[in-house]
Amino acid sequence: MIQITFPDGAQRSYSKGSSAIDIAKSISEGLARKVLAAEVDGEIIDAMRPINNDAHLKLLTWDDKGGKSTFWHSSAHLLAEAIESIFPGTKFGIGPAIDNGFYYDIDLGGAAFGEEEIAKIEKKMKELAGQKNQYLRKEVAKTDAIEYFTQKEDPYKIELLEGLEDGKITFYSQGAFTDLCRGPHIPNTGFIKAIKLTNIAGAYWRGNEKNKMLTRVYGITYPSQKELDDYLLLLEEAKKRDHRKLGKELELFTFSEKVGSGLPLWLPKGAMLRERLQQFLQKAQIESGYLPVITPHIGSKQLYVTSGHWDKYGKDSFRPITTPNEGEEFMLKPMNCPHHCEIYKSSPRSYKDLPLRLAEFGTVYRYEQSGELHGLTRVRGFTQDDAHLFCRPEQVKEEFKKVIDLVMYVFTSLDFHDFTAQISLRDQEDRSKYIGSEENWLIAENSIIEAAAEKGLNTVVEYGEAAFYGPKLDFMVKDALGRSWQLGTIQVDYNLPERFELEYVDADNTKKRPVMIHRAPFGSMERFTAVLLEHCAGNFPVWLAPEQVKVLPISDKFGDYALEVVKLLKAADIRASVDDRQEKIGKKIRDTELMKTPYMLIVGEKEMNEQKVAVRKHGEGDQGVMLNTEFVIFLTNIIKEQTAGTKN
RNA sequence: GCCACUUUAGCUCAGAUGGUAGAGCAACUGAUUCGUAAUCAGUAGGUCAGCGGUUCAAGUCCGCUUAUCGGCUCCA
Repeated sequence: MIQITFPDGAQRSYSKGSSAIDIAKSISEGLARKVLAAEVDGEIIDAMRPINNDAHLKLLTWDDKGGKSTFWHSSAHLLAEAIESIFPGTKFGIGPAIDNGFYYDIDLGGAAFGEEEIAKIEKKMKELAGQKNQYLRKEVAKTDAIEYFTQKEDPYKIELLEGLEDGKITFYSQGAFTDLCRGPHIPNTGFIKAIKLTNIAGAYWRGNEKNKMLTRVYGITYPSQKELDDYLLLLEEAKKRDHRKLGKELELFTFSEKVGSGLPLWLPKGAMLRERLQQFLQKAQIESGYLPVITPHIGSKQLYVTSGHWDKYGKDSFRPITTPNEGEEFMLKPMNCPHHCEIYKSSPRSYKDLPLRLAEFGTVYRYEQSGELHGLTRVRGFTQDDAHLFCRPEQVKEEFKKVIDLVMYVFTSLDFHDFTAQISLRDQEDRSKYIGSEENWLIAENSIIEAAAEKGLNTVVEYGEAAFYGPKLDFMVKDALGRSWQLGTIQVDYNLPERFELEYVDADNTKKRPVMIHRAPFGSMERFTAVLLEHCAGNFPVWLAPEQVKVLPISDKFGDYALEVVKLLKAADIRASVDDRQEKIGKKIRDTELMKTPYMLIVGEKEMNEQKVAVRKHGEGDQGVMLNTEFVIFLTNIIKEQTAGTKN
């Protein structure tokens, strides 16, 4: 008999060799039907595998991350089986589960897949799933495994095998398909009820750009059609909210081939939105003791030689520009910190001056590979909401806490309530690649961990993810569709103070080196705008909306009154204009609704005579009539309320 | 940078198999002066992304380039 311990701590005895499915059956048949895999002492294995020793057992279902990934991994095998049956001779690379579904990399030997092939494969997968074929695990000797794939002429599998240790090699088969695989897998293909192949793309073999480009087929599967439909609906919604689409529709920004790719042009409405965001943050920063500074868009190449960036990124940057006569070289600034270091150095600093917080909405230029550009989220010219905090080592923790406060304040003000923080620390094995003293690193790493804990942040610690110059904390926010974005970042830096020889005079009259903290709550105005746009689907809160109110006269007889109302609104700092086109009111309302303007004021004879406005709210419709002065107070209050949490 | 798809009017898109371009919306003009998501009519607008090639003839076929898009790789 073996002793099985369940996650809730309960213990039960089973006969040796019972599988997770057997154990699930002893609890309930319904549960047994849902079990996809089992986590035994922390390791995920097939639900059908016999358990021979006392163990902690967690039954994994669709609701567990491990269950989902097992399900999708098995689906990848099903995809491969379908491809092999329709296109014999296809060579297979790897086929893992990913966050949303799975893929399989295949070599078609020069052929290409189109819609037709995809539809065929999908159909075949459904057919094979219906056969409820079991996923059978088999341990094989390395030589036999190599022999198998040599016969099959599958060079990629042989390459994978060469990197594996004999004695630990397993094959999984379902139906007519056998694959080299560590597993685990779901019991049989019958669990896979809904299948959708989503995408085809090229991908390098083993992710190396020197290797051959394989065809990657992406797909997603679910245990029910309903769940697949929900997912497809979500994809559709995401498409509707795509910031590139909304940016065009709402006239926020554009790109021009003539100006150059990756160089966004902010249109008036987009610029207004960005200004509002900037003012909002600027105000909060000034209240938190930041000092705004301004630096030029270029800097001597020497500056970046000093900072070390020339060495590290010089060849991947825009080439330096040179002066015509003297041949001096200048770089378009790829970052603001070296300039800020020089501001720090512009005057001797005392320990009493620290922390010194220099802030700048600094526009930087980076040469991004052409294939990387994407809407506003990946561009070649962008503005960081940058600041550098120069402080004494023992102030790092306190400063970190303050920055965390600021970042959380920014996020919640903009209606992002679901976020986690990733703490990136040094590689625990190899510390040679980091600069800065062990002592300082320990202070910084502990400061971050403690600061995050004291602020009650939901954190994940990643070892080996720290920058070479210091540990960092990145904020990941979830948007309204549940998608994760990396936004704000806080980074400790020992490198630049060293390289720029920054100093302060301490209380004991000795010169000391300050620590520098880089931080950007938005990350960049471009990227943040994109994320915000997708988060709120273009329906900005009134305080941010580029245009807050549109006044719609019923006919142009009431145009003058409409102008009067706009004047009243503008006097109260409300962004408003009149739709004075000779269109019917229905048309004006429709167009304004499509522009997602938060409020419409419809004015006709009745309103004009009584100094009133008929209020219509975007997405909600008629709100009734009120005095125009009343509306100004009404809206001003709403804006005040929306920014109440904010320091606006 | 690499692979695949795409590039037609301001926008969204039609234009089998080669025979010198079309719709809706937007714009402009006129009529209409209107009560909560599209008034009617007319006009104008395109060297079919650019360059080169094949052909009697290219939006259509073939190269190269630009940009977009989906991935890969990269991201101070």
